[in-house]
Amino acid sequence: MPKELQLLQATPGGCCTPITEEPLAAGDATELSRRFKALGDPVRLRLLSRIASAEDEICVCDLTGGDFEVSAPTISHHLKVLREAGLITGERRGTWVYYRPVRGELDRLSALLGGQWSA
Amino acid sequence: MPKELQLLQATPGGCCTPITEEPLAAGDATELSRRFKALGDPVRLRLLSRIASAEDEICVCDLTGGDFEVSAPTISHHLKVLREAGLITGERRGTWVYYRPVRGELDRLSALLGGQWSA
DNA sequence: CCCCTATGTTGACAGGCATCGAATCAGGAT
DNA sequence: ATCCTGATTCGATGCCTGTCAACATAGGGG
Repeated sequence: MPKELQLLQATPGGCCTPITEEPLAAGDATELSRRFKALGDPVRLRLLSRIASAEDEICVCDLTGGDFEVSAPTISHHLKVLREAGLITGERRGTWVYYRPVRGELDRLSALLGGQWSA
Repeated sequence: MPKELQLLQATPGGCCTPITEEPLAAGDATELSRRFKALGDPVRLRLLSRIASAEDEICVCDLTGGDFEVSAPTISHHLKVLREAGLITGERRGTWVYYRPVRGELDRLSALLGGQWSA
């Protein structure tokens, strides 16, 4: 396990500087690639878009309802990946579980990809 | 090969609407997840940041120069993945090959993740 | 022409990942 | 307590991918 490799030269403060302006440090790249990897699956992307476009939060029961052609355990697995990537948070209230996006993380990734919006 | 699955309900025009506003269609998700998957590797993220932060273009010989602890064929492989994802373009001029980022694609992905910048 | 350096490709191997069915856990209702 | 339903976890399986050594290709210089 090359775990200590992740410690080398991680940018202390931000790691939010757009990649169009400054090369990424090795530590930051490991950290950020984990998030992008979570977006690298069509089912997860659709799940995230459903969650992110919800007014406030969304019930899992609205996600497992046949819109995706995968089984419920698979959806649960993908939600876990998104959760561990810090892109969404889940909370159980009574029978159902509700998910909501972590908009700060999404904005951070968005900023990293440039987005000068002025071109 | 479920190739024809990618054809179902792809948004005709853009597929650039932020996921915070509208759920992703299945076809668009397949298309976009391929790009995010290309970002889901630390080596590729660092390569892309080096390329994107270059003034105009960058020589491969500046990338294979020991900064990464992987072999040259591996770097070549990662560059190919980024190329096929449409995030960079490469051109051979004489002995060396030069790469440059496709900023439009990076902006598109950035826009997709929200980035209202007004929060 | 033949060698030499710089890139990219191929084949192979190891580890990771998406997916599912079955089992498990959490809560509400009977 | 007992059952039922919704959600997650577990174990297994097959595909995908990162990596390297070896080979192939491109182009410049002797």
